[in-house]
Amino acid sequence: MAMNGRHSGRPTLEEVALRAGVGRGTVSRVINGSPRVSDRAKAAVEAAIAELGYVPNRAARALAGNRTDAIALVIPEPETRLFAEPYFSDIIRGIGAELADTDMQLLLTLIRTPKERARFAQYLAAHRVDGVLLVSVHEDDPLPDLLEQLEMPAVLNGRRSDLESVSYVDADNVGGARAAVAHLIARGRRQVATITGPPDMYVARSRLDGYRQAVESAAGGLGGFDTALVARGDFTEEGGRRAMRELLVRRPGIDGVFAASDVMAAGARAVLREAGRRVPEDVALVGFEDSAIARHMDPALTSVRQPTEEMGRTMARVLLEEIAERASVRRHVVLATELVQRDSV
Amino acid sequence: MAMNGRHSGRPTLEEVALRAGVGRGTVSRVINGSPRVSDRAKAAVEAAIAELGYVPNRAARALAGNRTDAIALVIPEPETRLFAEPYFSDIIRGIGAELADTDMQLLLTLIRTPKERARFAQYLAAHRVDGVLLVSVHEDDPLPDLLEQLEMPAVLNGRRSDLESVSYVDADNVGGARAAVAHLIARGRRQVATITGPPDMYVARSRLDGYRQAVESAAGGLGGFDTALVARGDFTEEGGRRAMRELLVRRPGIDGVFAASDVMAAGARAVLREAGRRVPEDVALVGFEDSAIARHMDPALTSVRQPTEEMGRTMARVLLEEIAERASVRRHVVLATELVQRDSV
DNA sequence: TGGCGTTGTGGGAGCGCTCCCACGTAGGCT
DNA sequence: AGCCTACGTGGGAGCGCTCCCACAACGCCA
Repeated sequence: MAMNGRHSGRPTLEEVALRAGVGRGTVSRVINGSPRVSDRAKAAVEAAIAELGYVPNRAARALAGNRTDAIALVIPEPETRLFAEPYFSDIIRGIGAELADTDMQLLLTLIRTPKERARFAQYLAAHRVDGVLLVSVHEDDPLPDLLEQLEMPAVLNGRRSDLESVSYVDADNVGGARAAVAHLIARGRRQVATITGPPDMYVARSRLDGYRQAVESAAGGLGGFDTALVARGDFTEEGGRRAMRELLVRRPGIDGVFAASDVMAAGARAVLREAGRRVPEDVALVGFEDSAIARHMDPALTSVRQPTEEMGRTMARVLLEEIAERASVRRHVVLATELVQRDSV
Repeated sequence: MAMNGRHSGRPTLEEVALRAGVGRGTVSRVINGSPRVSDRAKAAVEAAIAELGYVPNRAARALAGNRTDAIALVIPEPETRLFAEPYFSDIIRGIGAELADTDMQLLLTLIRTPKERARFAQYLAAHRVDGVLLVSVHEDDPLPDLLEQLEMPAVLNGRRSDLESVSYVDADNVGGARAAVAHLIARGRRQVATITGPPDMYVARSRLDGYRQAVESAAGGLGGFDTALVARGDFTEEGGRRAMRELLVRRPGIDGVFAASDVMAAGARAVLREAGRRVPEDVALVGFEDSAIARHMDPALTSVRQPTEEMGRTMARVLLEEIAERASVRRHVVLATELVQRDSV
């Protein structure tokens, strides 16, 4: 265990090679799982690695191999607040689980200003990561296009539009919304309204589509799709309040509401209480997301659950695949949602 | 712009040097802000960097400089669920803000199994990060000691005990609890109970200390500290329920409860409702954390707010300082908490 | 005028890997 | 027997930086 000169203490590849009585190349091949190594050499190298407690130097690897073994998880700062929801931690947990037995590192990148966005673009151009995971992408976000242009592997959580070109993993928003509204109708609700998200978000439009489909396919008595029953929210609680007030004015006879998010449902619930409407007796309510709020509302909110952790896992898996293969085949994955029945309907 | 051979396309230090008409060393000095550079050379280099769009290669830097420019944020997996609270995202936001104009990278490391813990230890030993940020540390966690032993800069969120040796940033749990209970007493409550966290967590003990201090320093009529008014919870909703039931049995005359977390307060609130006690008329309730749950409870829960984002910022700042200076001076920072009054008391 | 420091500078020598070329050596074919 | 193809292997040549030594150029002092 001679520790000569300016040596940092950690064993190097070369030292492993020496100990195993083989060349540097052979050790490298063993580490990287190359098949062109004899069993004898492989065993010797593995023994030497274990004895020395050798851990490859990431930086050297990255420099020589022109890769980084790191992927970035990009979160637009304005969204982080929304992500106080279990949603965010579930996604991260899923990603972490998928990455666990890889030796990929997960870099967390918060982007709050255009300046930081530009800086991150530089990062990308300098190839400081092998791939990028993007959550909460808006339609006008230039980042996905930049990524595509740089031929940087990337996976979005959600999509910007029906024509999304970059790989994505999304939940079945249309199906979830349809199920929620169908449930409301099945329970005998006749005037079912919806509180939507901002129309420039694909996810909001999808949930509205689901609502529309359910309403239109419901047999007689409902009178089909009625725009007066659609109020626009913005995924915030206050937005939910405003929308609910509007709806109450426009259609006082409302007996069911599908809110495109639990937070908006919470806002709507508060307004309903103020207006003296009972939930679910007078007005039934369904949310979307199955967040903690849903469970803690009074009455507990029926909501549409997304397979959040699974989405995280899938995103990571898809990204790793895309990194592994050179050709850039786009993958589009849509995972099923599920209605969680509680007491609000 | 000759692009010879296997060149990756990105300009290198050498190319910048060539363009600026200086040597490699000078460019390096400019980039690293060394003062021993003439203004003329500096200007030339900066121009060349701008023209070429040069971005230093991180891996090469790390390899040559024997550092990584990265810090790890370590989150024990069992905790991630708790961190669905704004707490987690606020901490992250704070860290991100502080790191924004550094070129430190933030690595997210989830640890779920002992195996992964061992692996992370290897990481550390291999010096793949310059420093470590630890959240939600338990008393029996061996990681902080390992970090200390490796002389790896580290900052904990919270502390393991009064004698914590590693640097930490914590909220004033004692003060917050004291304020909460004092408030309860000031509102005329005579029998104020508390639901604690697990006694093997320092944070739980601190909040209990605050409770005790407030009770003991309250003038006559309360009869001082009464162990029958202390029920043990575990920071879960179910634990809050159990504790509340116990309390109701032991001291039916209870008119105030300080729960050491909002989640437990939610559990307690449910039990109180079942028992036909009104909040706050019959029993006043205060939580801790000021989470989303607090705002959404009915009635909205008065709670103790921690300066979460500020804690994140401080953690990052302290860690950067510790990395910058070679000597390992431990820093212990305690940030003030604040009582947020709502409707439950 | 000579010696000394001080300032700015160039560039060699690594950092610890991967890539790849070249070299045995052993087996299969004609 | 001779040749060709594998296979397994060693090690040179980088990857793009930082560190540091050496050296020029310019004062300043005695």
